[in-house]
Amino acid sequence: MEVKKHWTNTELADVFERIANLMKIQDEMVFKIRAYERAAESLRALGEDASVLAQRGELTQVPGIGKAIAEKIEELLTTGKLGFLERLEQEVPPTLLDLLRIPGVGPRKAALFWKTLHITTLVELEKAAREGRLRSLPGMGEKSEKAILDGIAALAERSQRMTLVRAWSLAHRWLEWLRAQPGVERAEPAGSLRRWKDTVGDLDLVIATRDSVPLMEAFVHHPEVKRVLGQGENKSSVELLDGARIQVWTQPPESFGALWMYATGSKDHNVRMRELAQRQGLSLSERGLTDEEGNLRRIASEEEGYAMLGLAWIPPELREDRGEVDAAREGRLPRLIELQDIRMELHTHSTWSDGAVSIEEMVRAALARGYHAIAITDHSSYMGIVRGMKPEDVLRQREEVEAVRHKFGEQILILHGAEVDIRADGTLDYPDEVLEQLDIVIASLHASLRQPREQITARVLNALRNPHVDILAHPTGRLLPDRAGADLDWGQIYPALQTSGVALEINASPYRLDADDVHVRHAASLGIPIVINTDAHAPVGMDEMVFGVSVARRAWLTAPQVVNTWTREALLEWLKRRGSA
DNA sequence: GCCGTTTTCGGCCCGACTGTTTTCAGTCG
Repeated sequence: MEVKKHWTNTELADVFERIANLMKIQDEMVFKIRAYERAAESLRALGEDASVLAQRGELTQVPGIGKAIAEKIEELLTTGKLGFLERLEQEVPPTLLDLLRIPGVGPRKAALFWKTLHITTLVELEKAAREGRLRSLPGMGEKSEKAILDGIAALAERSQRMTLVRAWSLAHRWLEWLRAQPGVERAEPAGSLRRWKDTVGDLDLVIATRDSVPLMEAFVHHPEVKRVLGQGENKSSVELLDGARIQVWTQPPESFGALWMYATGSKDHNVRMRELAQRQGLSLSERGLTDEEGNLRRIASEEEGYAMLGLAWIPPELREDRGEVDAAREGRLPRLIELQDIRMELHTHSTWSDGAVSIEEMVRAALARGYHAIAITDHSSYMGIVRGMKPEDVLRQREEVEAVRHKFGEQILILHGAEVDIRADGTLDYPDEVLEQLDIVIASLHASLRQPREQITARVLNALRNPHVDILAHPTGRLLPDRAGADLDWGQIYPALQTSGVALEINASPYRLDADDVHVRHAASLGIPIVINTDAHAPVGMDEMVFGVSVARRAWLTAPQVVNTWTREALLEWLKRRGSA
C-alpha cells in the first residue's frame, strides 16, 4: 500500500499517548494503558524514524513495542489513520482530553463529569462549576469546585517550560536561600534540571533536614511566592510571581540518597529501578529500601543506593530509561565526556558580522578558557538581518586573521572559517572559489525553516554534497523553549553525514541545543563525528559550552567522539582529509 | 499490551498530599 502521509516519531508517540488517555477515562486495565505510554516514550527516544524501522521489519525490536503496537504503527504509516483509535474516539468524546490539562482533574473525574452531567468540554465544565453543579457529585465539594475554576483560569496563563539557563539561575538563587535556613544540612537540584533536559517545567529541589515543618513554613511564605500549590511535611510546591513553579522535598540526612534518586527521576527510570528492587524482594522508595519483613534500610547517598541494587552509580543525564539500568548492571556505562575535555571552540562570530568584539578579543577569550584552537566563522551575507560578509570581505578578513596569528604565534591555532547559509533553493551562499580558501566551513539553515519535509531535507543534502563543508550547524533551527525546528528526514541526513564525513553540531546555546540528544546519540552510533559549538557572539557566549556538553552526555558520548576534545594535530588531520585545510 | 538470570503465563512501582471522607479515592510526580 502507498504511504499517504509522513509520520514523525513525535506524532506517532502523540497518537499512543492519546490512546492511553482515552483508555484511562474508559477505566481500562492500567497495565494496558501503561504499555501504550511506554511505547510512546520509546518512540520519543528513538533516533531513527519508526517508518525506517517498519520498512526493515524491526519495530518489535524497540523496547515497549510488541506485535499489537507494531501493527498499529504500520497501519498509521500505510493508511494514515488508525481504526482502533477511531473506534475509541466514538466511545469516549476526545474533547474530554482537554479536561485532563486542569491541575487536579484526572481521568476519573473527567469520566465522572461526563457520565453524570454529560460534560464533554472545558466550556461546559466551567459553566457547571460557576453554577455550583459540581459540588454535589460524589467526592466533590466546594473546594474542588473552586480549584477547578482556578485551574481553568490558570490554563490560559500557564507558564511555559523554562530554558536550562533560566532554570539554573533560578535554582542557584533558591538553593542559596534554602541552605541558609536553620536545620538544612544539604540542598541540591533534582528533577529534569539535574538531568539537564533541554527545557525544564517545574524546578525540583531536595533537602536533607531533621526539622522540615518550620522549613516548609518559611518556604511557602517566601516573598516571591504567589500561590501555594501544596504543603506537607516532606513535600511542598509553590508558584512564584513570575509563573515559575518550585517543588521541594525533604528527608532526614540518612535518607537523602534515596530522596535524591527519587526526585531526580525520570519517572521511567524510577519505575525501572523499582522493578529491579522488586525482583530482589525489596521495595524502593524515597526513604530507602524495605525488605519483605518491612525493615527499612535507609540510603544516605546515591552511590550506596545504586550499589545496594547491584548497580554502578548512573550519571543523572542518563536516567531516562534508555538502557542505562542494564548498562549499569553489566558494568558498561560509558565514561561520559566532561566540560574539561573540551579544548577548542569551532563556531564563533566577530564584528566582521554580528559579533560584539574583534577577532583578537575572541582569540583571547578562547585562550582564557585554556583552548588550543579557535575558528572564526562569521556569517555569509544571505541573511538580511545580520551583517554578513560578502565574498570580497572574506579576503580582507583573512589579512586580519593573519595579523592576529602573527601576534599569538604557537599559543593557539586560529582557523579562518565562515558560517555559510544554505539558501532557500539549497545552494550555498559562497561560490566554491571562496569556500576553498577557508580553513573550515560551517553550513547552516536560518530562513524558510517551514518548508515541507522533502524540500528542506533536499536543501540540507545539497549542502552536505559540497566537499568544502565540514560542519552542519544547528540542523533544525529550533528555538527553545517552544519553537519547533525544521521537519528534517533524518533517514536521509544520517547516511549523507556518513558518506560526506561532515560533523554534526550540538549548538550549545540554551535556546538551541540543536541537534538534540536523541539525534546525536544515533548519529554518534553510526560513527558520525560530533562537534560542540557555542556559536559565541561575544566572549561571555563561550561560557555556554556546559549546556552543549550536557546534550553530549545525555547522548551517551565519550570524549573521543567529540571533535573539539581532539588534539590540534588530530583536528588539522581531519580537516586535511576533508580537503579544506 | 509487553515481557522473561525464578515466568511463553502471570506478573506488571511507590508514597505524599488533598479533599472528601469517618477510612479512602484521586491526582501527581
